[in-house]
Amino acid sequence: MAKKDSKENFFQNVYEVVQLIPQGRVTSYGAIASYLGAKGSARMVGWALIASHPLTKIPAHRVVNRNGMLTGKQHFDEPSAMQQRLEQEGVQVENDRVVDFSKLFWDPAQELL
DNA sequence: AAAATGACGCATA
DNA sequence: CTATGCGCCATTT
Repeated sequence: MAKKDSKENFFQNVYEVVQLIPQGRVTSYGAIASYLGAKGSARMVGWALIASHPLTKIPAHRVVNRNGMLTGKQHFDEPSAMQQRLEQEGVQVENDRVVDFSKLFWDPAQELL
């Protein structure tokens, strides 16, 4: 897998931010990437979550794409777990998409500032 | 080394 | 708002 340890820092950073996401809130990969300075590398954020999925306990279900779509639900133990978790926290999900995503959106650079 | 893949983002239709 | 195309960047083959 990861042979270089230089990016481990980036991964660790992603985990930290994701764990800071309050319940009933969601964020996007691009927002996290931008906050970490890796703007444009939103894909790498998703990669970090995959690598961290079975290892660390990260509320990855609170992390969706810019459109509010639960694109990563397939990577969970159970695809429905992501939507179920979000609804359980008060986030309404319709057709794999977060309802009022703009209102539930949680930006680290904005809230943590 | 080059091409293909992917939990994305933005522009355009 | 939804659908399609192109671009970004790191990892894998």
